[in-house]
This record gives sequence, C-alpha cells and structure tokens, in this order.
Amino acid sequence: MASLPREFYNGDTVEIAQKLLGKYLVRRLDGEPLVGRITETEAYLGRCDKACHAYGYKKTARTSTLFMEPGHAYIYFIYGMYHCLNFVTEPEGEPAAVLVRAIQPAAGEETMRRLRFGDAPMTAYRRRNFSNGPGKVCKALFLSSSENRLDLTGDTLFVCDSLTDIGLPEATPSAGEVLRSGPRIGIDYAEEARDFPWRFWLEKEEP
DNA sequence: AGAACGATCGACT
DNA sequence: GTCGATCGTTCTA
Repeated sequence: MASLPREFYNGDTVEIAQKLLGKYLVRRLDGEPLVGRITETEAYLGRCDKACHAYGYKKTARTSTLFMEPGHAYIYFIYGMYHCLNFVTEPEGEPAAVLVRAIQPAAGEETMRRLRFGDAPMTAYRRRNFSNGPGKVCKALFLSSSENRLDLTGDTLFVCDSLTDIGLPEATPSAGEVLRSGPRIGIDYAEEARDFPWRFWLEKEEP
C-alpha cells in the first residue's frame, strides 16, 4: 500500500508536523487522484495547548474525532464557511492533531482548479493563492464534514512519501528549501500557547 | 432557547 | 493594513 502506515501518526505531534512537510497528500475523488505536496502544517495537543479544541481532554461531539486511533482525518467546520483538515496523532486517547495549512498542487490540478474557482479564469493572483491556507486546501480537495473520521490508511485520503508510490512520475527535486517554524495563525486567544512555535513550513532559501 | 465564538478568506482602503 | 460574511459547535440557563 502506498499510504503511510498508522504507526507514522502514532507519536509526537510536533515531530510529525515537521516530518509531513514535503510528503504528498492524496485525495481520490471519483477515481481521480488529487495530489498536493504538503508545505505548511501546525501541531495541536490537547494535553497542554489552549489552542487545541480538545484542550484539557475536553470531549464533545466535535472533538471525539481527536480521541480516535492515530491516522484518522479530523475535519471541522469553521467561520460558517470553511473546513480544515487535520491528521489525528499520538497514541489513542491522547487527543492531538496536525493541521494541513498549505499544499502545492502536484496532480489533478484541473479538477482542483474547478473546485476552487469554478469557471472563473485563472490569474496570477489565483495561482499564488491556490492552496496556501487550510480552507483553500479543503475546497481544492473537496473535503468537508463527510470526510471527518476517514481512516488515512485507506485509499480515499492518505499521505505518501513520493509520487511514484501512486504510480505517477517522480517530481523534480526541490532544491534549496529550508524548514522554518513560528507561532501558529489565528489563535491569539490561547494565552501562553499563542507563542508556541508549532507552525512549520518549507521555504525557498534566500540566496 | 438563545448567544457568543471561531485553527478563514476575499474584497476593499 | 481593515472588515464583514456566515453557521455549526459549545456553553449558559
């Protein structure tokens, strides 16, 4: 199987958030693979992180997904309009997840473009903002609450190391990229957790 | 039952 | 940079 094994997700969330960078997110939609290279993530830990929906092991209908086995999708609805995709991490019962904040399209771009912008013409601005935010990622991949709780070891939604894992030509190596980290976005309410440097992204190195 | 609040985005000054 | 859209989830009573 091409997808990363459940064991990959059964561990330290901050570490997994970094290890996911550069890997390929695959969403199979009506048989067509929609693929994006993961370029930005954030870690959320219920145990100690006031920004996490399950902070203090708070269990509700929504956060129950975070208490599942690692390697499941946690997709929630936010701001009345958008969805955010996460991967459940840590041993079962330790509520935590990695938020996928950005991907670079790698296959199925035409379908993703239609899902994102419909018939509107492609522009440089739209290209630049194609999937550089969690709501945009879910829109481009047609992910919503219906996919909440999906098993990432299945073949509908999963992560793999290389495009060759799903029978696509290998991508040209990305030279001169560095891993950066900083505070997470949109969690100013989270008191001390506001400053945790748990956002990670790949960036072209400055010459 | 009612109210407050978002792990966001895109339009606009 | 600011600001409004929009509604499910959660909490209060």
